[in-house]
Amino acid sequence: MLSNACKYAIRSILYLSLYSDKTKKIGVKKIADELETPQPFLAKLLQQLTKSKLVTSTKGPNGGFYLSEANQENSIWDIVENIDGPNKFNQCFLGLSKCEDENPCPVHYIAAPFKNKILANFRDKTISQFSSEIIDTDKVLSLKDYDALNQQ
Amino acid sequence: MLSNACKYAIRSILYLSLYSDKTKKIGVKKIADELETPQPFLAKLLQQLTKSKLVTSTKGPNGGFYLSEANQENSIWDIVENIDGPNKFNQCFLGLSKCEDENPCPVHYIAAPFKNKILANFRDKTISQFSSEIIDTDKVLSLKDYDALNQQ
DNA sequence: ATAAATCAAGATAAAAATATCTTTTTTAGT
DNA sequence: ACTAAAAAAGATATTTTTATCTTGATTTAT
Repeated sequence: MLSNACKYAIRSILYLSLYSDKTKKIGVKKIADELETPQPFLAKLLQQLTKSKLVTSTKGPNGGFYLSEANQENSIWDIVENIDGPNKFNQCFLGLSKCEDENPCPVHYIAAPFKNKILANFRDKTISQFSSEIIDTDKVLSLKDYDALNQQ
Repeated sequence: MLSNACKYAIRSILYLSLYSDKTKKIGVKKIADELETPQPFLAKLLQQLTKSKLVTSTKGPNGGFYLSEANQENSIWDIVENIDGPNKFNQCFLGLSKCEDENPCPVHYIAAPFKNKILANFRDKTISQFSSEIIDTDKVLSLKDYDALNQQ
């Protein structure tokens, strides 16, 4: 459903939301390592996200990426729109050019509620709220993360 | 989620299930036309599906594709497995290498029920049953189809 | 000032998915 | 037998996605 790029982007931003701030920037290398994603690819991606004001970066020693207060106020949906485009969740599961209640594809009534639910989940919360929930409900962003937490 | 190829395959087979049989074969041209899919691409795909015994074909004049009785006993899931592989529905929505109840990604509990539901829907019915339901519940396989039905 | 760290930018590469084209084979009808 | 219709097979092309590499710019710390 989502492209790899978009998945990487979402996880990176959530990771930054959880572990970075203005005073604690994180480099591509570290992020790619933690999330187990290809490093140069992620670098390009973060570059794009920075240009799109979804993350913030600074160069030089001790530089890196972080989420500013403003960045934290965006939504996951903003990321999806930026990477995969705005139509990601209104495409028919079976590829019909128009699939709606009036002419539903065979799985329309299974797929549509899911798409609505995930869309609401992505759109109606800030990154900040989203990452709070991650902590509160013990979700994970990478296996590495999971393993690390369990070893403490 | 599903590749274009897989969507085309599912719709083609459902189309054949509804409109073809041993005595009424349908050519690629017609199918591609009805489903609004690229014709040579669909030809290749049907070739593969034929080799995989998911559809049946005969050459020569009045030849074409149809679903045999045996073909009708397959499931949609058999098509997905054949085209997109068997892991299509156990991949994490956010790309975690292992995303389960024990270490769930942030949207695991939204995505997992959907994946289970659609999997059950695809796996636990024959093509024949599936297409009966399409008729009974007024589902459509293409806009063309929809438009045509409504003009009658 | 200089060196080292780090992101930015742009070029390139590799892989996968999508799509097309050409030739061959088979078959039915005449 | 011959012709035309149709799928099969194999080669090729295009596009998109994913990934990498190289060079340049900026910043911090010394």
